[in-house]
Amino acid sequence: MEDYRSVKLSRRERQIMDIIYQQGQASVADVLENLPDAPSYSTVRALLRILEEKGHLIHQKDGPRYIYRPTQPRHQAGQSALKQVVQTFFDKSIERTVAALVSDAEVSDEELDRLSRLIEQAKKGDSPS
Amino acid sequence: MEDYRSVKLSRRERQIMDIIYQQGQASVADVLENLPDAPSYSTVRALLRILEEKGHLIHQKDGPRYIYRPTQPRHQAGQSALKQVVQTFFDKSIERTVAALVSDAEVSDEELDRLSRLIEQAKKGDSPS
DNA sequence: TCTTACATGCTAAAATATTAGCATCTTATC
DNA sequence: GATAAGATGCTAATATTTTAGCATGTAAGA
Repeated sequence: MEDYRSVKLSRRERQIMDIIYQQGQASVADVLENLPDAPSYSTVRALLRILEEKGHLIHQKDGPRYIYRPTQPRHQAGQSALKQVVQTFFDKSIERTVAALVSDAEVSDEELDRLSRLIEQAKKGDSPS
Repeated sequence: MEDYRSVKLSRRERQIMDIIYQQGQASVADVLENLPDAPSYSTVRALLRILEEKGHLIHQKDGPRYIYRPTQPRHQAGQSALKQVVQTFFDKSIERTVAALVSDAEVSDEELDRLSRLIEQAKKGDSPS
């Protein structure tokens, strides 16, 4: 399970993958709108084609245009990306990572409650001794 | 607070930044050891120089060799990286992100307990109404 | 059906990233 | 201090990425 960001992707390719993962799917126009320092339409199409050749995307027709989707499921790519961040910045510690997440100051008490419940569930559900 | 990964960095540059953040600091040899598909010594030095020119690294002498460190503090870069992952793969939801973290199956009950306490603390400490 | 708007297919130029090599400097040891 | 080991400084070649342009196809409305 390799993070697509650690894979041999160029800067633009990675930017595009991010956009498509964020949106779930995207047309050329969608990508273009969200791409920083947006290049031309042709450029985006070329990059999408390359990403498809590399196996990271697939497209299907939606009326006259192509809609691109990731081949690797979002949750899976998310797990990988997360793992990489945990390893790079938080010494592989989930605890430190969560600490960073909840220290963001914009986390409401309701959300913290939901997190508590989430963790309680994990205790029960996972690996019963 | 920009994630250095969304910044205009090339693939190799990003790989090197990851290594240096993971280790805290690194010599040319350290980077070379940890770089996938390792190129030559010269190459790594060139990339480190570029990263320094761009302002992402600084070096100091340690005996005969250079030791490179990130200019942006690790915790800060970690926050940014995390934020970007949360946005890209988890719909900006901290809850979903934590759910992904604790669903990794390798999280012990002790660690889950520590997480519980962490969140309790966040409830008290943060934004007292 | 025609035509217009807008899509893709393909090719090639330009910019950037990646790489290696040689000259030079520095540290430690004899 | 002389020398060997190993470091950096700099420059240039190569590979890859990024980009745009032109030709062509397709769907929808007049």
